[in-house]
Amino acid sequence: MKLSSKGRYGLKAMCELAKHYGEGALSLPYIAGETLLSEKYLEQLLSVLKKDNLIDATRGASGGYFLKKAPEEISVGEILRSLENGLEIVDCLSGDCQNKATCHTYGVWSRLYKEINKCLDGISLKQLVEGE
Amino acid sequence: MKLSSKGRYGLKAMCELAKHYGEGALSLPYIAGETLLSEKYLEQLLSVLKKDNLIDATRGASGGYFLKKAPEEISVGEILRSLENGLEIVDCLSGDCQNKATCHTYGVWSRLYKEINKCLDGISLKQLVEGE
DNA sequence: ATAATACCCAGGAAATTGATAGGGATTAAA
DNA sequence: TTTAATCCCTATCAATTTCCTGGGTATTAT
Repeated sequence: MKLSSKGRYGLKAMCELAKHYGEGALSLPYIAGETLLSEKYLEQLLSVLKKDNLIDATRGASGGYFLKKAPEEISVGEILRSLENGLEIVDCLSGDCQNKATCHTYGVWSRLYKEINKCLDGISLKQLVEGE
Repeated sequence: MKLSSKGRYGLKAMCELAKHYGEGALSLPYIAGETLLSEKYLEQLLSVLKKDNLIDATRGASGGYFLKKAPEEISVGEILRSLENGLEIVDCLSGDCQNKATCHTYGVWSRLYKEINKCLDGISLKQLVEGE
C-alpha cells in the first residue's frame, strides 16, 4: 500500500508553484529544474492536475503553469486524489460492490477511506510549504 | 494507493479462522473452499501470518491452522501490517530518510501513517466477524 | 503403511508503474 | 507575420511488482 511517485512528485511540483504564487506563471523547464524531474514526465503530472482544475496554464512564449486557487485554499487531499486517481484503498469503494450489505470488510475500508481523506484534507498547501 | 489482494484475501482467511475459534484447527483445503481462493496461493498468505505469530499450525493428518490469540485480541491493523509488509505509505518512513529535517512532505506522510494505524488498530477481528 | 496434511522453493504470467519520445497546436513577442 | 517558446496529445518501452501455479518434502493421525 504505497503512494505512487506520481503523487509524491506531483505534490512537489505543487509546492514549487505555491512558493511562487502571485508571481505569474512558471515554465515547465523551470519547475523541472527545481524539482529535479524530467520535463516530459512532469508534463504528464501537470496535465492531470490541470484536468482536475487545480492549476492552469498559459501557452506561448513566456507562458507556464500557475495555481488556480491560493495555496491556503488547496488541500493536500485534493492534490493526491487528483494524481492518484482517487484515494480509494480498495476497488469496491469506488464502484458497484454487490456484497456491500453482507461483506464484513467493506465497513473497514470505508472507515479507513474517510480517515485518510479527513487527515489529508486538513493540511493545506500553504501549511506544507511554510512547514506547518 | 491500493491495498493488495494479499491483504484482502488474508484478512478474509483470518475471519474464517475467527469464526471457528476454539473449535480446533482448520485445514487449508477447507479455508480455501470457504474463501474461494486457490490452496496454493492461500498457503503463502498463511505462512506470512504464521511467521508473524498471528496464527499457528499443526502438521500431519487432521492438522490445520488456528488463531494464536482470541479474535478480540487481534486487530485488523496487525493483520494488514503482516500481510502488506508494513503500512508505510512511502519508503522514507520505513527507512533512513536523509532529508527528514528539511523535507516538507515528510510530516504529511508521518501524520497519515499514524492515522491509518490508529484507525485499523481500533478494529478487532471479533468486531469484524460479528459485524461491529 | 497410507492418506491427509502442512511446509518449502522456484518460477512464470499479468498488471501496473515509471519514464522516454515525437510531433502537433497555440500563443506571445519580435 | 514570422519565430520561438510553450503547452498538449498519444504511443511505446523498460522495469518492477503482484498474483498465482506447480512440484516436491516432511510430518502425523489412523
